[in-house]
Amino acid sequence: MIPPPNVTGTLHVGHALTMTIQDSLIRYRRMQGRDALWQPGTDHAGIATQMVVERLLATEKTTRQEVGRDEFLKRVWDWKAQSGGAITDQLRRLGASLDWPRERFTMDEGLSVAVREVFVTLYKQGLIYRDRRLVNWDPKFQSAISDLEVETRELNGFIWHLRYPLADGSGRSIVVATTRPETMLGDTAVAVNPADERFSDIVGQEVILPLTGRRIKIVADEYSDPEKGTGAVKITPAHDFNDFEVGRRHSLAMPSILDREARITLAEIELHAVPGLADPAFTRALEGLDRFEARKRIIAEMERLELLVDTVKHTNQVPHGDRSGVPIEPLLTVQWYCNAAELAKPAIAAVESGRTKFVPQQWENTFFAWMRDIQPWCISRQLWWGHRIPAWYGPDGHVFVEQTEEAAIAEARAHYGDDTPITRDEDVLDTWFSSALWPFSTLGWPEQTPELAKYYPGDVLVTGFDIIFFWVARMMMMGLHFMGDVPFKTVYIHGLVRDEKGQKMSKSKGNVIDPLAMIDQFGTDALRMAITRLTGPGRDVKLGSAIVETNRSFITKLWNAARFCEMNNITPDPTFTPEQATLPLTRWILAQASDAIGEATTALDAYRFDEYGATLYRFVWNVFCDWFLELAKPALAAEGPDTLEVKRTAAHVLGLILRIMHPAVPYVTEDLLAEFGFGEKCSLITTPWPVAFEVPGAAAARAEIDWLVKLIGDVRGVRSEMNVAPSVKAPVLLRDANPESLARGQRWIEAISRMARASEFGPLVGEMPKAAAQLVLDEATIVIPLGGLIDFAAEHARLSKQRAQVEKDADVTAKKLGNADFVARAKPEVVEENRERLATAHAELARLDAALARIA
RNA sequence: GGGCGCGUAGCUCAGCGGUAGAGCACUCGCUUCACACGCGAGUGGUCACAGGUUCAAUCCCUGUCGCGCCCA
Repeated sequence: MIPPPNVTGTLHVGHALTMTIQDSLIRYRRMQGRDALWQPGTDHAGIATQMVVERLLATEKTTRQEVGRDEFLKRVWDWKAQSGGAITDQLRRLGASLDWPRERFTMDEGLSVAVREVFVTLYKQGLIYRDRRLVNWDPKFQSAISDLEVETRELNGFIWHLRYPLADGSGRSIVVATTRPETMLGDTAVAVNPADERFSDIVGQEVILPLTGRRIKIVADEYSDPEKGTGAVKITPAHDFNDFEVGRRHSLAMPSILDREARITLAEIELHAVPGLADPAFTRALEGLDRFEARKRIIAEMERLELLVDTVKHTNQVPHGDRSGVPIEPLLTVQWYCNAAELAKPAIAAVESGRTKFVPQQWENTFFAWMRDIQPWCISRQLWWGHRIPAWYGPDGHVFVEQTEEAAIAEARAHYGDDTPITRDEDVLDTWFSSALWPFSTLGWPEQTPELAKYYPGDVLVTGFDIIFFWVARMMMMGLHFMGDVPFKTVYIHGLVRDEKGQKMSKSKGNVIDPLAMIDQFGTDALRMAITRLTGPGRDVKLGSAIVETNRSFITKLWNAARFCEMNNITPDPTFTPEQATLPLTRWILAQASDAIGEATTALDAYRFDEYGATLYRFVWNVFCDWFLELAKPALAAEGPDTLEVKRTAAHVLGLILRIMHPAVPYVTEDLLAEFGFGEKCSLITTPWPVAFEVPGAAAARAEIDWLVKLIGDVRGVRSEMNVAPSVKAPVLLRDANPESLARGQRWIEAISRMARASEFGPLVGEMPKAAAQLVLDEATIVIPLGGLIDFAAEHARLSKQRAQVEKDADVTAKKLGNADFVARAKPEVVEENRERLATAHAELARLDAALARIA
């Protein structure tokens, strides 16, 4: 299930993150043989799209009002046809393997039918209704917006203390504190706390409201906080959410004094001249002024009237429209609402019972907190672009809600008894209303299609935490209500993409990373691999070009490894199976590959993309390239008895690598697949995901190769510490080695020679050479005669340092084992492990001492 | 103010009861016949702090400090 991107949008790194995760999952599941649907599409983004087209009209010196609604909508569709596909084209560049033939748009006819069906049904069930209450009004768009589209911003402002004189002529007054003095025109009360003794004697009395001269009551209400401001607050029910509630409790009048453009209107209030308090001429002059201009004038007038008691600097929490960026104005209007509290109940229950799980689980708390205190959802928008509300009004305001105009007319005829004309609601629905239906509307609902039966409920939804309320919660509400089941079983929540420094990306900061630029520079696979490796549980992804570059190196490494295979005529042999492996090297790499498959599978099942990425990195680079290919070189360079098996194994493991890497790295793996003749290009996506397998004699093979790796590693370490140039080869001799070790060494003599820069390899015969470096490997001591190259002091220091380390380890372990409580209470296997550790340490100490004695 | 999360190597992050790991960066060495987008070897950590539980704590509990996000 794709979160439908905004049709006006272009690809940003957030998409790159979410799409990489989703695409990896979908490819993984398809490879596992699952019939996985990844539904593509876009939403119509009411406000954003309307803005885009309005801007276009502005360049033609016209407006939507001038061209009219029908023409405007035609222009929007024209725009969509021309530019609306940008984002889906960009998604393709990311390698997103969506089911493109099933692409949908929330304004499609089919999805519109679903919207009307849902609206009408919920209306008839009483879950959608009209109400006159305060909404978050965006003065720029001149539309209602939902709570979720409002963000609080901190602004430096003031609290003004205003004096309101009592009406009883006593000369007393009450001082109210406010951050929005311009709303005083619409005050209908002053509230004080009932427990506040300072005001208890004047509760119930009236004050004269300055500027308008109206008389308003002093009411006692818990809302007023004695600790804040002056302890008295002015109540403007039509312009503040808290005041609205106070107004309801005290049955106050609720006049609006701001219009839809947030300009002063005096239409709903009376003006009375009161000398020294209210001059109607001043107040009338405010009519039509912007709210902020009116604020300045009112402050000045109050000051002139000596009613401004104090001005205190204050950091205001001011609600802003998240898209328009202008301060929101609470406005008393009639809007359509959805009873979200009722619809939320089954959704809450579904998460409580685990029918839908959040990953990481902690997001369930966020979901619950919001859902349990959910407010009525204002679903109407005063826009032209969107699903027009299927409601018609008779001349007396009677509402007919039907799916079609014909049905509404029929209803009206039945209601009025004649052909009374009806008019359709001008408003459209919130874009998220249609997005909420996405999991089933895209599958043909309300028709009972085969797709609906097959793909509902879905399996996993992947999205960012900022979308939990907007979309996840609403899909769950609608899905449960109309489909009777949750829309998805798992909700995987990923973090945000930030820049390298962990800062949120924003245009103003100029730190925005363009994923397409990253793709141009480093390739899609590099970008995807970087994102995969950075996506840990519940972490934000800090992305920069450096990390993408690093991952390009990894892709290149894979490419080069494959090229090396190709150069050696390594070609897939479909008849090869791991049971056929007989050599330690082939058995070892197959066992390692099996481990990697297991790890990759576990990681993807657990949504641990970081671990999945780490597994790929480690196996391909540090196991396959660094050791297997290096150790395979002797067999590849010269035709011998091992050559065929090594080649067949190399091809087999390369095939496994391509498969387990494919979800993260789709392009290069497909290319290599075709190049090597593993299969047709683009067939990897349907190639079965490998499963871990048994390898005969794996344990012995691991023991041998591990020994060899350690031998080479140790020799390299000593040589490096002794500053022996790689060009200088030196003998590698084993002292006190058992026959098994010597036999192993003989088998790998070429590799030891090349990788450990050995001029010869074998048992130490005769006297200990005078100038030799020594190191302990299991039962044996490796002796590297270095002739004039050895620095005895350095060698002594090196051995001493190593000895100190081993001794420290032995001490700690001995101390532990000396503790009776430890031996008695710790798990037996832990005790045993420590005993072995101590024995090993002691043996190593003895050999190190011997080595030190030899150079003393 | 309430809630959630995070403080582990210079950086980005894994680990989450048995004596610390990766990638990058850094240092040193290398035209070793796939790869310098490379190869080899290293340096680097009182796991924020203080208590507690435990035979044993980076890991569990409590508190403190610092940072981030969400809600009011």
